[in-house]
Amino acid sequence: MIQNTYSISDLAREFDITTRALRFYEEKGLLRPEREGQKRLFSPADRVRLELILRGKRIGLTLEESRGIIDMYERGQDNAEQLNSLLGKIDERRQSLRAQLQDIQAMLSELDDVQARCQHALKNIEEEATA
Amino acid sequence: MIQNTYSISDLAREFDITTRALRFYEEKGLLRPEREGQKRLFSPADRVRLELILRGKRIGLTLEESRGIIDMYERGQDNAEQLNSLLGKIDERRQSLRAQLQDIQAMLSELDDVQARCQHALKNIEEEATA
DNA sequence: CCCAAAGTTGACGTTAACGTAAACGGTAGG
DNA sequence: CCTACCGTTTACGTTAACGTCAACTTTGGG
Repeated sequence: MIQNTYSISDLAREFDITTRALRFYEEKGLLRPEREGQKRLFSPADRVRLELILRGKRIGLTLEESRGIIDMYERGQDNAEQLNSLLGKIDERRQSLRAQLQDIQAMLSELDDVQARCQHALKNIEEEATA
Repeated sequence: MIQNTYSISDLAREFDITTRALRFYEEKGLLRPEREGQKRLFSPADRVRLELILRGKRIGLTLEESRGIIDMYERGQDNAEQLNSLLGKIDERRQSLRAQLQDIQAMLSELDDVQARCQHALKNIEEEATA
């Protein structure tokens, strides 16, 4: 098995973040690179986690919330109670994401509105210029 | 004309935020209540701005970004250059919101995935129980 | 008149998510 | 051996967005 790994600066470059951020994510338990001596070796699994973290950030999640989602992914499911609790959390998060979708669509339609008014105003200016 | 206004605690109650937050938004120039003596009188326009601010927060905008959107709304458009610049900003914001939509949809479909795996695991547990 | 409720202005405290700088180790090239 | 570069830890600094007093003023009721 080929142990594909990434150095800290590999990931920093690829995702355009600082090495400081990566170390910070490790500190917070969001990434778990192995060590080769002192040096961190990030696994493909870490890479996936990082993608989730960054996507989370883009939609306004805190690191804690992203950690919650990551935990959903990785929890070793053997116990029915845990699984049901997890399904509950998934549902909550789904609700909240749907609410965000609504908010974003509302914003978009307001932008449509402002844009239309802008274009109308521009048209008026041009007509006055030709008058 | 009926000058419909709101006290600071009216708005605080209605939107479930603190009065401190409202004063803070004023400090930052996002709200512009008039004064009756010392007391703030918020207008319906302030109420709308507040809705925009809170929606912005829900989708992860900073107050500065929300202020940008509010400014789009209120800028007195008389100059063609300004209008065109504004149309540009609207487009940028639209791009970014669309990107967020993508991110959210990706998250949702990952949640679908995790959920399916959960339910599968649960089914296995139940089958083992009956076996 | 007195009190409680609602309001005001400072001013300092807090949390998240890093930035930044200092001081050091390992290693590959010239 | 020296330098460059990549990496490490430790620790203090920073910004946004409020929270949390403290110390008033104002106002409507009893």
